[in-house]
Amino acid sequence: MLKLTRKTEYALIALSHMQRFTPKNLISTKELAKLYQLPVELLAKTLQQLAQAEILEAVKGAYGGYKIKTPLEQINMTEFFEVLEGEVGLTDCHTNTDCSQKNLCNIKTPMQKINKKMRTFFDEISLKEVVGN
Amino acid sequence: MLKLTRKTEYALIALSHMQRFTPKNLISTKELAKLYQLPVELLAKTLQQLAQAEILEAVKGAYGGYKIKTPLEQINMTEFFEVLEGEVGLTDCHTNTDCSQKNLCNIKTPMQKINKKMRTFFDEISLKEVVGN
DNA sequence: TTAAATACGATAAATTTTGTCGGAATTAAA
DNA sequence: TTTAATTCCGACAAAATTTATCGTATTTAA
Ligand code: SF4
Ligand code: SF4
Repeated sequence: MLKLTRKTEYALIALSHMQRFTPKNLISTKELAKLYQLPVELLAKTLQQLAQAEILEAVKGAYGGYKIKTPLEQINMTEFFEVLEGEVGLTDCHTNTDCSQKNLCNIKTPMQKINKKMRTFFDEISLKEVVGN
Repeated sequence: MLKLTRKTEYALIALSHMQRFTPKNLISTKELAKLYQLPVELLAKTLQQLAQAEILEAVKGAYGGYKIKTPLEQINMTEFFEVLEGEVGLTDCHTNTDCSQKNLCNIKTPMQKINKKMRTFFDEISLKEVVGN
């Protein structure tokens, strides 16, 4: 509960590296996986997602790889999380229709407020800040 | 990721009810479970945990049940979450020793800061606020 | 004495996360 | 033109966590 998933951590580790060491150059999944002992395939998918979201730029083919596309100062944690995981919030009453408590639930309304607060909280933290340096 | 567990939601639903309808009187697990269609056994354990933490007062035996012991304004979400789940934080580098990345990890330090920030965030939300009314 | 309740531990089922596999498309370089 | 290194994508398997259930002991008011 409230923990990041491994996937998200791997993404942060990769971004941190790129930011520090290869901001202008490409780096491949394989290389990153080796450097930080991450499972290649999972990291691969993660980076692909970041590329789709245009956080990274992907270059295919031999000698290809990834580099940061959008400056990390310009991306906030809410956006970032929502690229990799679903919507940010402690509950998913809105999106998720299949909560069997829904009708009887007496905390729906206050939870909506907390969810908004939490989004705001993560809105105010930039990816740069998390990735450090 | 970032979602409450069912257990925590059940706890909130129960507390919300007690706060509104039985602040002075006892209510049993069974009754609560029936009212909100919650699985009795899981709710039972949850309430037991809250009783251990002195958030609830438990009265054993026939005609027993639970009622709120500590005013909900006096309990913050960090405390509350930590009664039911583990430590609040996006990562568990500190407590958890078995992260294989630990040595190589390049986001440990910034993550510590974010974790602190998050604790502060939840420190500032009282249980009363979440439970509504 | 009985019935209704909390307390606790073990276990099973379901779900989610994590990791793996196989192959397709792309492209720089030999 | 071929090869090797890469991104890309979907399906699957394994592991971990969450959720639900069961059995039994203890407490206590009636
Ligand atoms: S309706 Fe209530 S129980 Fe269902 S997800 Fe929303 S807050 Fe949780
Ligand atoms: S050491 Fe790094 S990878 Fe491990 S839990 Fe902490 S932040 Fe996550």
